[in-house]
Amino acid sequence: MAFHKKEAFTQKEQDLANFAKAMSHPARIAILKVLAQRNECICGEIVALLPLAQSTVSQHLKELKTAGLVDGSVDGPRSCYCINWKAFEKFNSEFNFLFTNLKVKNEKACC
Amino acid sequence: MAFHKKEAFTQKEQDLANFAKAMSHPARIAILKVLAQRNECICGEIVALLPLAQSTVSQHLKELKTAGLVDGSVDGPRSCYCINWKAFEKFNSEFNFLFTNLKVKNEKACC
DNA sequence: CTATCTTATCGTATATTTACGATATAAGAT
DNA sequence: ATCTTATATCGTAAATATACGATAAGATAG
Repeated sequence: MAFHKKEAFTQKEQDLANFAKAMSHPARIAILKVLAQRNECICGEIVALLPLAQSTVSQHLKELKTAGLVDGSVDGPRSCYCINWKAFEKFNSEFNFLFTNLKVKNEKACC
Repeated sequence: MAFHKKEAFTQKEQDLANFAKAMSHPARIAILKVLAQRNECICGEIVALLPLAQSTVSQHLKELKTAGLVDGSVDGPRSCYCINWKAFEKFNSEFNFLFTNLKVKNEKACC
């Protein structure tokens, strides 16, 4: 009954899993969409657009920030968030590397 | 104190989130890697390769199957799993659509 | 300084995930 | 028919995630 056995896997596997986990909730997908579409990455607007309480949105933003997918900066009394495209690109390419390459090898060598 | 508010989001957002959730654990990433690398998608071998109990691996495989990322077929006393490349490709392209396109628009129009 | 507005954090309830051992199931071997 | 062998499922404990209201913290306005 030991839990959280994630350390037993490689760092890359953990990194990819963390990336996926950050995107594993529709609210966070929606937040990323908003951030990507707007020129100004305002925080309060996200709350207004989502069917969630302000504290919940704040929590989701924190998770995205912790995962490195989003950067945040303070602008007076409000907070400004934006997508960290560099990190996103890195994850996306690792993701593609992991599968697209392997796919070519043996797409149909299966049961 | 209502939970599980995921239905409040679009179907696409939920689909992408489910896809991400399926990949949000390093064990499942590792399983997918094994499935992608081997010509034969044997089940017992996965158990031997992972630092997890057989029942736990079986549970992870079930989640991957439920998410549609993996297909399973019975082969006598053993089970055979393989990656559902079609589903995977679909998710990957939706994923790329969501971000790569938007990225071009406003990569640096941020705080 | 006080009021207000914006966001973050705390506390908390419930749901879900993760993990294991034990057991069931189903096929092949003896 | 019985014994392995392989896998799935059940039961269960602990960790983590989700959500909200309440409250704190920090900045600007008056």
